[in-house]
Amino acid sequence: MTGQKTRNTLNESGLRATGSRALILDIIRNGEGHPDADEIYRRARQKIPHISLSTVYRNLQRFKEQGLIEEFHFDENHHHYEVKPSAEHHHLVCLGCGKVIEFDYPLSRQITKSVPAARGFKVEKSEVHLSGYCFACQQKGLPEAGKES
Amino acid sequence: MTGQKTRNTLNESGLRATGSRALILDIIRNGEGHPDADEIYRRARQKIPHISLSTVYRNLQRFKEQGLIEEFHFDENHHHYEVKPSAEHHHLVCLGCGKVIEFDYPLSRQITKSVPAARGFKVEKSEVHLSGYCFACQQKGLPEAGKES
DNA sequence: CTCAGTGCAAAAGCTTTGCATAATA
DNA sequence: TATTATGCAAAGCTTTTGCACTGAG
Repeated sequence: MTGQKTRNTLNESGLRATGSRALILDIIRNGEGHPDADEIYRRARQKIPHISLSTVYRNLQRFKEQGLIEEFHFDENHHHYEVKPSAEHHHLVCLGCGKVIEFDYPLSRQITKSVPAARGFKVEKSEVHLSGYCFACQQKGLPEAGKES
Repeated sequence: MTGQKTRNTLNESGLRATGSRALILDIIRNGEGHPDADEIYRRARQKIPHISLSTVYRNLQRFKEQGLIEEFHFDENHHHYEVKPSAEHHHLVCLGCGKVIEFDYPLSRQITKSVPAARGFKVEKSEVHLSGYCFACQQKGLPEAGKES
């Protein structure tokens, strides 16, 4: 349906509420997980088959500028997106099953409080990327789960 | 000089100690800052003008595999490297002057201790990227230094 | 009607790979 | 000598951009 709420958000941000644009934002807002551009593109084509990848990229850019979404770097090669969270939160990625655990943690406050070198620093953006093995994957006894490399 | 120490490190890691390889590792070990592949390439060419960018990339890859260096993602588009640190440490990047402040912080312990969702998680790698404005840049009164976006 | 948004295709970055040559152990 | 490493050029992937067309306001 490309909800009316989404169209309102767009108008409030000064962006024209086109079908493609609303769909893309909807996918990030209401979809599962933390899709990357290509994943968004694939989901979007199910509703608008002629949508183009550049439209996806251009809109992700606009949404970022407007602060509607945030960009993350789970792996080295492409970007992932999610709606802008209200509290400072971060991600824990399981290397075994790929699951992403989100957790709240006031990292920037902790750092500027307890790290002398960071005193006086005004943090604008914080991104934490922890990876390892979740409890379940350790139980499954992946041979790699315990050793160094 | 492409120090003898570097050549030893390479041999101990089971890598042949070629001139290019030793030079690249030396640049990361003894050079300034957190160079990216291209910066390493440029510095390397001052000593070995015919060295190729693929050699740089291939060696960075090997060094990563051997745990000699670590890869970071300060900006979205390319990778930066540094020698593998002994203690868990992280980076604070100033958006005003580009300065990178390194600081020690036992983040993974903090997280697995204080975040319920992370309990039982075995952290293998942690990367923190904080960015904002250092005290000096705030003083310089960059108009952007104080506001949200 | 006007300007922002779109699709297509081409280009731009960064990184990887194939293959023949050169160098190490 | 048997591998491993290198250089060069070409390919690969993600992301960006130019241009003419379409659609929202």
